[in-house]
Amino acid sequence: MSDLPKAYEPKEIAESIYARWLQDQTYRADPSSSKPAFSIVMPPPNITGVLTLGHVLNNTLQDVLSRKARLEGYEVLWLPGTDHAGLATEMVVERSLRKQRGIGRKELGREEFLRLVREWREKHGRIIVEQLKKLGSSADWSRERFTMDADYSRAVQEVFVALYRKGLIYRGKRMVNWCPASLTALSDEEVLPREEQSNLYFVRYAVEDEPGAFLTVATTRPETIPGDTGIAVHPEDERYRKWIGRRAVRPFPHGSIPILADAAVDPAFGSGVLKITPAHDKLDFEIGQRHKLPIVDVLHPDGRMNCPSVPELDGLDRFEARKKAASLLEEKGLLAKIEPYLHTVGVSERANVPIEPRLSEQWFLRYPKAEEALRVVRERRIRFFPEHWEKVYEHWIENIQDWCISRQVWWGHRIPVWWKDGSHLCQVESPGPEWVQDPDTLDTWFSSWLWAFETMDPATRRKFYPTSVLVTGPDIIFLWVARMIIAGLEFRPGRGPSLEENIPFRAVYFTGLIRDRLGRKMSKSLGNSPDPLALIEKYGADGLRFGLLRIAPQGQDIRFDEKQIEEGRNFCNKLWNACRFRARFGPIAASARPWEDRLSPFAVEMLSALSQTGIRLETAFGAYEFSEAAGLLYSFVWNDFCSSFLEAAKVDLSQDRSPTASGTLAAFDYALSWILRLLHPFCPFVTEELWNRFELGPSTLQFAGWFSAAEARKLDERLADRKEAALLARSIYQAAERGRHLRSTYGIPSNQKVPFLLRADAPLANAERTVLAALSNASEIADVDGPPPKAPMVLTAVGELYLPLEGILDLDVERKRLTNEKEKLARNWQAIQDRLHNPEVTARVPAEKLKAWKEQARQLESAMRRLEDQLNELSQ
RNA sequence: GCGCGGUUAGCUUAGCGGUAGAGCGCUCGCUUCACACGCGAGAGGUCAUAGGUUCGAACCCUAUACCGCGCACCA
Repeated sequence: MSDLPKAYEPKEIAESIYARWLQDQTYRADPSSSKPAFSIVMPPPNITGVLTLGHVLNNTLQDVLSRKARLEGYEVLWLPGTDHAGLATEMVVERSLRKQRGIGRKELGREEFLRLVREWREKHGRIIVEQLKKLGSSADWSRERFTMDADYSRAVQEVFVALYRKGLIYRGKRMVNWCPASLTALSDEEVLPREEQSNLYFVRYAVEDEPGAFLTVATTRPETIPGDTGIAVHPEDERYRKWIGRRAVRPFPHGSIPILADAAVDPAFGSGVLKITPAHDKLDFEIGQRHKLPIVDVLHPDGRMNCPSVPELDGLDRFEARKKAASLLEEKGLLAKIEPYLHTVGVSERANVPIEPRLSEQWFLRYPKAEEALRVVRERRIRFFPEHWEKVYEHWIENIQDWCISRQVWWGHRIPVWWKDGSHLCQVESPGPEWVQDPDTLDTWFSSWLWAFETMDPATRRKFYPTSVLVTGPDIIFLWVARMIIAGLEFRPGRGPSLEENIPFRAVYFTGLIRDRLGRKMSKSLGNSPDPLALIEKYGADGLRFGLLRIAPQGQDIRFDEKQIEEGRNFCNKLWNACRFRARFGPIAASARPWEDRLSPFAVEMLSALSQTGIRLETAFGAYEFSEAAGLLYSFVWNDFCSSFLEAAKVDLSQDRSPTASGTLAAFDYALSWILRLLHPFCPFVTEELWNRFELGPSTLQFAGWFSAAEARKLDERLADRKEAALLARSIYQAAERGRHLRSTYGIPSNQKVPFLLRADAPLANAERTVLAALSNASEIADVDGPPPKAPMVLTAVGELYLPLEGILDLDVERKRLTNEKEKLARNWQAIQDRLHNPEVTARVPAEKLKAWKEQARQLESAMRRLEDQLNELSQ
């Protein structure tokens, strides 16, 4: 065993350990294994991505689950990969193309541009994967997949063809969300609402053949007036009823449009009159359809005006045109007023510009299996953690809309449809040279919804599908989670026909969102997102992982504070140093059986705390309460193991021939070997390093077994006849704490040894007395029969403890302290008495509880009596 | 507008019917032979507000306020 450095230095250790893990292929999942299966598919990060704290959280959780499962004896598959991220990648590459060569993708041409994208991907597309390795991720990298892999691409196209043949995919001219920056259609899920301060323009439309009469329309978009093909009012609206059926004058270009009645118009909003622009608004389009209005498109795809009939507007950007249109109306005296107006506009998630509702011909999918998808979650065949996401999911499924799956993007899975002379064929292979493939590609999510099974070969599927759990963020619950469920149910990749065999995962764990210390979302523009690699450099991957998980409660957003990562590192160092302490007393016994030894009360107490921790851990993990689990381990290691047991053990181990010394070492080693394994999922590097340095078992602890609740109970049973000892240890700890309090009250520095006196309730054995002395830094603890003169006193669980302070005792101070203490107890006692003497309480509360309260009252009485005696003593 | 979360010490949070708990930060004392990435002690909370249920409420119910998220065609 080599000497341990004074502090844990993660940098030197992590790299070589990870290299060894990779070399030993410890993460390779074996489909032919006889072990039970545990599997997770990694949500594939975009190839444009770099590691963020969100990724760290997400992947650490998956790693914790995977590593724990390995320790428990499962055959584990954690399947990693990356997503081609069609639009995002295309934007990144096109931006650099413009920067370097001043041209866009159109000028370059499709083939040449795609060559550039592939080149870019080769160069940058796996950065994030390498970063995930720095985190310690135990994914099976030999199975790393990419959504544009040849076989995966083929599967995507086959799925398209299959759905097409079932009549679920159709081509239609409909209103879609058009992104004028990226020049593509988007699905509803890729449009985010954003509050925007804008104006409501009140515009006068004259009634034809009715001089002086006009209807005032309220609109946020005066630039679309040239596209108006009607105005509408509510059929019941008394104010406008008389005008229904007449015609109005469109301001520009000057024209005649009908005034119609439609129940979709809200009479209470604005003026109650709606202008109808069927080409540029979803509701207007629907009203237009009902009344057979013409559709006049006045915008180019890039958002510039396309209306030669109004030369003042033609060619202007839509926002410029809005101002211009307002001033045109002003000139004509048709602008009644402008009101400031706060409303939400849909914004393209990627390009961050307002989307434009636009009539366009696209491919749509009518979702199959919506009913089943609802059922598997409702019936908890797929469990959501936290559960409240079920409602959000249900609401979406119940209101499910057809999915616009075509994108006017080049980088992606090209739609397997072939055109010739206006007719088309849907098949993967080209029907012949005279056929031209549809230029569009598929929505990226149309490939990632297959991720849970198209990443697996048949043997792997047989063993590992359905996966055990999916760990992801709630922001993609519709984009990805819901669609994956539908895909599993539709394509049935499972072993048999049942729902259970075909769902993509049995559980979904939704992480919280990481915010900064002020509660703001992390964003590049705010510059408030720390670089995880810098954090790893500074605190080690173990520190980052443990620190982050400890503050990541289930279902809530996480306020990130670097302090907490520092704590994680400090914790690793604490563990390191506990081992360093142990190393002074010879080699660690790999398979210690402390219960067969003579044990000090302190060892029994620690082992019993370990057992409790094991039982609670199982509950926490079962409920996916990772921060709870991390907290339990933190508290056990720091408080029970180090602060209490280890300090008490110093006494045992420094004495020659202490009869309990070997038991103490055995307890130490037994607990330590479990601590390392229990912590390994959270802190893989430091635990592996310590395990190896102390040769605690096989060359890696990754498969070394798990301290299950069953194992914990077994330990508890082995200690069953020593419960008294554990109780005694706790009493000593408590007495030491009270003693230290007394010292501190009287300003005795912690490095100064002083004698204590003890009037013990029961005779205290020498060993326990020595520990009590050590923990309270007493030079000695001598027995007394009665209160010594003028000495401050505290009540402890083993008797009254006195601090003889010849001459320096301030009687007033001490009397006040004791009186305060007594009053506190008295208040407590009174509260219990009130309860016990209230017939309504005694009639209802179970006898067991009453008994406990009575016992509590008795103890309080005894304590109060002793304090009273001491007060009398001081008064003499 | 509807729905779902949240509101506990300066900060991050646990507790979800029987006397408010932790970590960090802060104050004070310690280089005590594993650890100053440490040890010891202390101060600090009308548990968002108002009602209700209950013998008893941070905890259950009902409103209100603020924060966050989701959904929605109100131009």
